Amino acid sequence: MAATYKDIRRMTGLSLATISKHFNGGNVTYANRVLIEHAARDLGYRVNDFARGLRSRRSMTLGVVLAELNSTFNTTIVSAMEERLREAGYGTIICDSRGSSQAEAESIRFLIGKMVDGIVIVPVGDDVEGLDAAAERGVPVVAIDRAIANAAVDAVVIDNRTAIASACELLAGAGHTKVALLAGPDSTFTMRERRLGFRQAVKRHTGKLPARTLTQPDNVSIEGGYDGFRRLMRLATPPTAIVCANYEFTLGAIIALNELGPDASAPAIVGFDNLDLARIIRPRPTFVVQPVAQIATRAAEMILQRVHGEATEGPQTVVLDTELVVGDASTYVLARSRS
Amino acid sequence: MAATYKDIRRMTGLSLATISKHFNGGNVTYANRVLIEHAARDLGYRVNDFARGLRSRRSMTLGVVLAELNSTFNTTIVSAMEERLREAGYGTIICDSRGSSQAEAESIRFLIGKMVDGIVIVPVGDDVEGLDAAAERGVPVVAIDRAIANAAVDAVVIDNRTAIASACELLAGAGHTKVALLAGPDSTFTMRERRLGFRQAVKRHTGKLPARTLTQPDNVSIEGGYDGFRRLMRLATPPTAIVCANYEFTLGAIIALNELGPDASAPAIVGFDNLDLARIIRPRPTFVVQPVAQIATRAAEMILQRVHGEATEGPQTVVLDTELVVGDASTYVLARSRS
DNA sequence: AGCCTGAGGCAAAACGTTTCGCCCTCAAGG
DNA sequence: CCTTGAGGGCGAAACGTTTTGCCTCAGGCT
Repeated sequence: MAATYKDIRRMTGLSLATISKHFNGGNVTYANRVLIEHAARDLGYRVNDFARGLRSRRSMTLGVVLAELNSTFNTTIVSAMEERLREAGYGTIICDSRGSSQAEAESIRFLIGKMVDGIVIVPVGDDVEGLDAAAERGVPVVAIDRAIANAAVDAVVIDNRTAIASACELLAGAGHTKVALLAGPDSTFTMRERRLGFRQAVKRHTGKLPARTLTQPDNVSIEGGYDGFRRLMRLATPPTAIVCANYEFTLGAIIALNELGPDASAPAIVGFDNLDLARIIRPRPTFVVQPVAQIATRAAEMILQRVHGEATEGPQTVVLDTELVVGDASTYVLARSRS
Repeated sequence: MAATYKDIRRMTGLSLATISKHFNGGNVTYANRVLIEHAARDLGYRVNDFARGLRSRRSMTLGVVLAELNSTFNTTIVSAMEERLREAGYGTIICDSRGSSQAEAESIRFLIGKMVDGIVIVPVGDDVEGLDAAAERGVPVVAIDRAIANAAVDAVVIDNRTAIASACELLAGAGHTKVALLAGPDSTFTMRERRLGFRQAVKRHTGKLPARTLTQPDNVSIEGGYDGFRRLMRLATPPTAIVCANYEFTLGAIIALNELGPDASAPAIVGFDNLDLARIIRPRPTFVVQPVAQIATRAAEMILQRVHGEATEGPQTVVLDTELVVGDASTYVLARSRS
């Protein structure tokens, strides 16, 4: 049904080798190029990736494995990255781990089966299974957002410590007397780093800034944010400000905050990650914003370099800075200190 | 480097045919099965999908083409669908059209090159280019969210007319004296249908319910919603309620609404699509909610049936009902009628 | 005892590319 | 006029599977 080189040979009288050369940028006379191009158009020819991949062991395809597909942070990055990769001539296969390390391992197997030339991954947890198979086959891997503990691969991450620390500084400067971090378990790199940033900032204000960390059992649920907010507010001395360590917790905390209604003693909240949210809520809250475009670009460049064999040194880690987008003063300045 | 059947043959003394049979569920003696399994494990054997696909012309892989990857509506559906497909033994390749028909056509070509056994698509516009190639190769296609005008394929859509109409009914019943629809251009199926639903509902109340449709030039921008809201409110007699025809317009309209501040004459807003948003905003707004889980399941089933050749009739269209999640009364009951 | 059947196995021919080694021709340099 | 080398082309051998047609052998049936 589908046309092949043989059909083109029949129409042009050229050999398979010549036809192949034409499609791969080799030396072919202009007349023959035209001939082949014409025949290909007539036949609706499309190269068979399977045959090509089988023979050449390259697929011109990169794989992307996402811890969670349903997350603006991830999809924004992937969308930008795919555009860049397509320009470079690579197709992209996106896989969803749905927060499961097992699905993640399956995705990696799937991609290796598809002979991808490289993999970009937003890992579910600290350890990623199945990367040894990638290493064996010489498939380069770049991690995004989180470094990988059990494999030495390139990574593009943000400066999580400074991100959280700068949020704390803002709050301390705005007169807050007790800040809290609403975080997930230490099992992921991101959470450990953010917690560390929080501790560092708090330490810098020792004696002046009582602090408290509330750790939710799971890492990314809206409920965790909602519930955490309420538990913090039930403390004997509730925090005057809450820093949320990820997007979902931010969402949950804001829901809980709204339920309090207009209340002078409502805590300030610093959110994470989602600018849309920041734009829609009045008064505008303060947000830690990740440089998604940069993350995408750097990750794309890194994987392309590895795939092209241009980068031969050991694994590199790129650390990017976040931005603290300060919202309306009323949302972060402590009421008592304003008077 | 990678092990092949030949390596297994060397270890077991069996023929390639027998080994192939074993991996494809054919009849092989128990002793030989064990032998092969053992050798495969020792060698770290993984089947080469390229060779298999080249020969068998099946890839056990389905393609998903999304108009917009960065959209909760789309990713929620895909995430659920992928899970279902994986259970059925199929891998999934997700592609992002980034709202561009050209990228969409490229994605389809890409997928056909990868020999996918079927394609699920959320089309960018009314017409989709490249589907003829799928038809030629006998690759079944299922459209989601929007029907496709220039190709006869299966589709899973929602009842857009009733969705919008029921929102209007609610508003009319709540005493509103003028309703408006904030919509995009008629170039997409969804918009045409939603507009039609609006007109139908309005007609049912002729004389009693003045109405107005504001059409934004683009289809999915937050700015369109923001700007549309403001233009509607500048009318000589502004609407008392605004129905937003998609998620982005909802977002924009709510931003504009918030900027008005607490104002008794603020219009009611009925949003579209995003439950998270509905949960986070107080008082809770009213939302038209699509049955994402159902959409995912039905689409998965349809494409699997086609791929398995179980469904031989002409293209089917499944129409699912939306749900009108009514928010706090204060957000949709007309102030004047409350007194 | 002969016949038939079905299970299990085998060799070899695809599948559609890329690539290797070889050949021809033509032009430029000696 | 001969040599050299490069441009352009060719046939054929891979690549790792699946599949087809054929063979054998054991057991149950007449």
